[in-house]
Amino acid sequence: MAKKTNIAEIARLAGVSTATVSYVINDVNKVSEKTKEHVRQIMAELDYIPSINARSLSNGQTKLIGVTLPLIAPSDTTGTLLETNPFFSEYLGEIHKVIASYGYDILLSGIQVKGKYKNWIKSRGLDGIILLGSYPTDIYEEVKDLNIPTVLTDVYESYANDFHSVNTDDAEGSYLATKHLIGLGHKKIGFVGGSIKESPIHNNRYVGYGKAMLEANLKINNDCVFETLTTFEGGLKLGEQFIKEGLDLTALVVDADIVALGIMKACQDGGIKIPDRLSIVGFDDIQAASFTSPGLTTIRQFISKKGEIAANLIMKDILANTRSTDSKVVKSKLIVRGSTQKLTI
Amino acid sequence: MAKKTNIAEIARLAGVSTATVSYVINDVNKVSEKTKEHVRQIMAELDYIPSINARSLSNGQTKLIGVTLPLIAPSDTTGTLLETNPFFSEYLGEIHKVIASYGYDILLSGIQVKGKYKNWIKSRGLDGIILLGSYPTDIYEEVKDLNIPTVLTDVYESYANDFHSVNTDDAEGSYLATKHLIGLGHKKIGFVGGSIKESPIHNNRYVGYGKAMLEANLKINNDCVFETLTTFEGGLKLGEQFIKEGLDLTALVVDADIVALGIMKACQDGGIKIPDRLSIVGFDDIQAASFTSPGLTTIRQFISKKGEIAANLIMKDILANTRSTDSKVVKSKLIVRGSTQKLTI
DNA sequence: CTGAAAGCGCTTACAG
DNA sequence: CTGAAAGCGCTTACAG
Repeated sequence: MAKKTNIAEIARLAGVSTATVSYVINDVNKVSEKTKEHVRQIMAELDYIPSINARSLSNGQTKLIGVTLPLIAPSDTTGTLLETNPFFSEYLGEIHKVIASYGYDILLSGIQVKGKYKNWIKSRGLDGIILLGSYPTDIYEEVKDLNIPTVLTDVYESYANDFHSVNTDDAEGSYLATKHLIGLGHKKIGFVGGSIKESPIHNNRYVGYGKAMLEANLKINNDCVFETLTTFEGGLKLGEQFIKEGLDLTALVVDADIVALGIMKACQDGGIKIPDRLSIVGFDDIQAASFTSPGLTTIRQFISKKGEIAANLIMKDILANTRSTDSKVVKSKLIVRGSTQKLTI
Repeated sequence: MAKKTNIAEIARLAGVSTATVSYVINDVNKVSEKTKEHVRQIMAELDYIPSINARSLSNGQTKLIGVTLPLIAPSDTTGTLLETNPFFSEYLGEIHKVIASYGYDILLSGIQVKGKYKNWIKSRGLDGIILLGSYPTDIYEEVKDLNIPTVLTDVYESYANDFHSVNTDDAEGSYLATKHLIGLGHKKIGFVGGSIKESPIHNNRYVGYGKAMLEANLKINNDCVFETLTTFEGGLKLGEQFIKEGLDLTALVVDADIVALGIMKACQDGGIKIPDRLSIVGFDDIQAASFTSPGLTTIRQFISKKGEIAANLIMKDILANTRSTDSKVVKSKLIVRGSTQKLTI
């Protein structure tokens, strides 16, 4: 690389001090228009671009936001990876759009080994971090120690109160899903979710289902609530079980599209017609939900909205140098496609 | 934030010079084991983490790899976004895995306004960049000026020769797809692709189809080659056209799963049975290809393999301080699912 | 094996 | 309105 031009060279060429050049770069209102113009011209001629790095060292801001995704999920867990997979780009894209407008960049990370996460953030001097999804509890303690602006996404655990958080109205979402089925005349409505006891997000979605059922005076039998892995395979397996053991339900509220699609495929391949024999509602509205025939009726999450909010929350704290703990909830919405229909019994 | 401890404080507490502390940090083999141990202990006690930023300033390496994605695609173009969408996380995840093992991080960027891209890279002092997908030509000229290790992914244009590049064997892939159909007895085999003249990647896939057809002495009529947008909607539209105008083909090679899925859905919804009336092969093996019923027979791209190769190419150049221009091709593979079957006419 | 000191490229009180 | 100079937190020849 050619010797990179620095602020000193610009100063020399412009016949001013480095301080003045710096003022021009930062548009500090202390320099005469004339000098400004002159310095700018020299900078342009030399194609000079200031080093953010050097700037960080003196002013303490890296203009870097860490975004942590469950990128490298240990394959033996809940399948967080798959679950959030379809959302990555949309979420990232929106965050990027917002923070880029402030001159900030995204530094990406997967989830790190215990203890390493905090060190990583310190070593990079991140100005703020946005986490997508849930992580082991120690992570949050590490992050808290750091005391930098932090936004959590889709976290319901109590420690979410220590940070900004952005969530979907999960309970309301599956409430809507269930009401939709009830409105179609269904009474025997089952629920399929990830580990309801262990995962607050699944639990919330379950609660919405329960609420709608109770309101309609419908019974929730124990044998119509199913737990699966939140993966396509999890859905497949459950669907195959339905085929084998028969099914006493006419409709199903499934708390993730990816699982709903698995169930649907197994049913279709095995002879349970959808929606004739079984109506299904999913949750998320991933792309693939509109690819199948019939399309999957589902609850749409507004991912890009969440990304936008997360980014704005963090920028607000960074710019004002505050540490607030707002909690934002993004409304979901019922999207009706072909996988649900009126009960015709 | 508490006053951050720096190298000087460690040095003072350890009773050595900052140089010695630095040697310990970098494991430079000039310090006695005893001193090393002592310094390390002090560092651990104070929970000291060196600032990569400060280090960068003196040694010129930021340990940052820029990964550029068509994140914020202008919605009026080819639909690059949708096309590559499903691959983002897999590709990113693999790159991250490799470079993290070297202590490097990913700095994410969408595609920037003309002229800004180069400035961005300079201002951040990136050690290398990996681009996914195609961009306007000027981008490559900007990048070339920078003279830093660069890897292009899925680019066939001639300027790819100036950089490292990683591709799928696109032509071979659709050759395999077409051979598969021929092997099943099909003769009237159509091709569906994105803009074949304008996009080299689509063109390559078309060529593979043509080769297989020629080898089998099958005719390629003009009216059995279709151009669409590389989106689900593009596929839908084409499928609806088949429904309306009838279809003189028994099989279709489609150069992107997302389009194939659209065609499939339109056909299924409109009464063209798949695979009974029409066999379809896609390309990519996106997740959703296995979600439908029947599943989509397709050509699998090994995205994570590509990511791994891209990351290794860039790390090699960075570590050796070289600027080579390797061109790697990753083999694709036929995955047979339910959307293709023997011709039964 | 260890240290004093210059340097990386900026910013920012402070003085004038 | 402009400049001299210290400082941000490291690294790295160079000397010893």
